[in-house]
Amino acid sequence: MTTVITRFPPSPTGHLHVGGARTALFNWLWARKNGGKFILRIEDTDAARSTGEMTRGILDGMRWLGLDWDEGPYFQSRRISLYNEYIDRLLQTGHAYYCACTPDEVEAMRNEARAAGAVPKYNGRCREKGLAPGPGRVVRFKAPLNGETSFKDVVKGNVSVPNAQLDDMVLRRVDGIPTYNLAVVVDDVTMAVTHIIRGDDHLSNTPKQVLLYEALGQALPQFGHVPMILGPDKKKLSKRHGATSVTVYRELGYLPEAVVNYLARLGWSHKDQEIFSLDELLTHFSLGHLGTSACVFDQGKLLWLNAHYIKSETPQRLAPLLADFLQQRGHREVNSAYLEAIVPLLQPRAGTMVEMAEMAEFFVADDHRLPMDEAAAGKYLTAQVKEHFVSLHNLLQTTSPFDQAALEALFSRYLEDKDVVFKVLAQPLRVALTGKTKSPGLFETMEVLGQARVVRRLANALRRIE
RNA sequence: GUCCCCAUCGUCUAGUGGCCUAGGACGCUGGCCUCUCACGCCGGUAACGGGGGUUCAAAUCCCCCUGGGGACGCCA
Repeated sequence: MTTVITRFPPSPTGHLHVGGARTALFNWLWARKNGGKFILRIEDTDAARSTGEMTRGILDGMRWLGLDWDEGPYFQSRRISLYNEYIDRLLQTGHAYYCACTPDEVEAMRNEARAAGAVPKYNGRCREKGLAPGPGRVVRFKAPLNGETSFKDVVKGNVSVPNAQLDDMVLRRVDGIPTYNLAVVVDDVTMAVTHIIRGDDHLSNTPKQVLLYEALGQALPQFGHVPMILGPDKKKLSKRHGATSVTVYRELGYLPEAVVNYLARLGWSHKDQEIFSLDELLTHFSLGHLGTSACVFDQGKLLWLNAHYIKSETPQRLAPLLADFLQQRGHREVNSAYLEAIVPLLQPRAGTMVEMAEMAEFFVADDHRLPMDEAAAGKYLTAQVKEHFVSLHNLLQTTSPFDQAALEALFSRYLEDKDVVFKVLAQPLRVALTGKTKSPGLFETMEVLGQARVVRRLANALRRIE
């Protein structure tokens, strides 16, 4: 059996689109699963763009997702002479010819055909002229006029297209730069790519490429065209549907394992399983279970997955991320042991790391500048709790150890003593300590805050009441 | 317009002719738990686009219709 070789060939747009990320993931999984190779290639035959800069966003996204590549990135812009060798070969074998028609003339031909209700395409005027190379001349592929071209697709099954539908596509532009379809085929042939998994939108390019493979006397790779990802309105996913860039999800506080898991399940499935680690993806991934129809990008489900991973990762893994997001919110560097203690209290509550940072704010705020929900303060920090706060302030100041169990014991003794129920103290205490009406459990929160902060915040609350 | 592809709950999907009075998950929703908010647990809601065939039997196979998507570039 030959080595499996897959590739991911984005054009340098500056960021990794979720659709692109998904096809990259599928190709990566297939290569890794089979002990093969995964190649990264930048399709930049479109000329003057600072590829280094534009490519970086894509590479960053790939690395963040954990999709490493074995070869590349190759740049098509640096392989022009290779493509031209192949074009010359096609010229020599009679599979291509020079054409002197101008773009305007070709456009006119297409309009004419369209008006007549026919397929809009080049009319083949220079096809049999045997023109020599010259300025203003392009090289065109001599496509078969009749019959049909078909190929087997691992997700779509057999696909065939009448050749009459196919155009004599341009292979080499006037400026000497080869076109996309030619470059892809040459790359895939020379890189010995065995499996081409890509978006549905390339399905209609495939017959043209198949013709090129045949003209070049090359065996066909396996094709697999995965359906498009749509927005909630069932239109092709675009910016107006919200975030489409992988990097944006990182900035929004999503974990790469959540994004990978979500993308994998979008258009692929393994029985009823929803949660997949990378290892599980590797063992279960199969081309046969790729979906056949377009799917809608559901941010709600991504969020659920992200919340799931936030719950299941270790505090050690999450604490540094929390530190980053806190810093973005203007907080100074926080002691990492403190953060690791905070994280477990927030894990069941945060959907994203950004949310976690918001929720962590009261932990790291300066005691004298604790952001206070004024409405809550007005409602709960009242004269009625003053006496309790005074007593508790004293008790808490001296008690030791200051951990959850001890605090619970202390409170139950106190409540019994004063003959009150916890409910009357809980919200006032919460507001005093966190500035908010919602927080993790009070005892665990107090333990993590620590004796000093708790006592100071209680004193501050007392000052407010007076 | 022409060609290609697609069609199960709102969404992601399981289903490869009988195991389907169609299963799971997100969402929504009722309840439990409870110091708030979450988590968690238990329950509910909701789908095979329509019409013809084939077959003892069809969500599953075939045809037509409808609907959706994509492609028709000297873009990739």
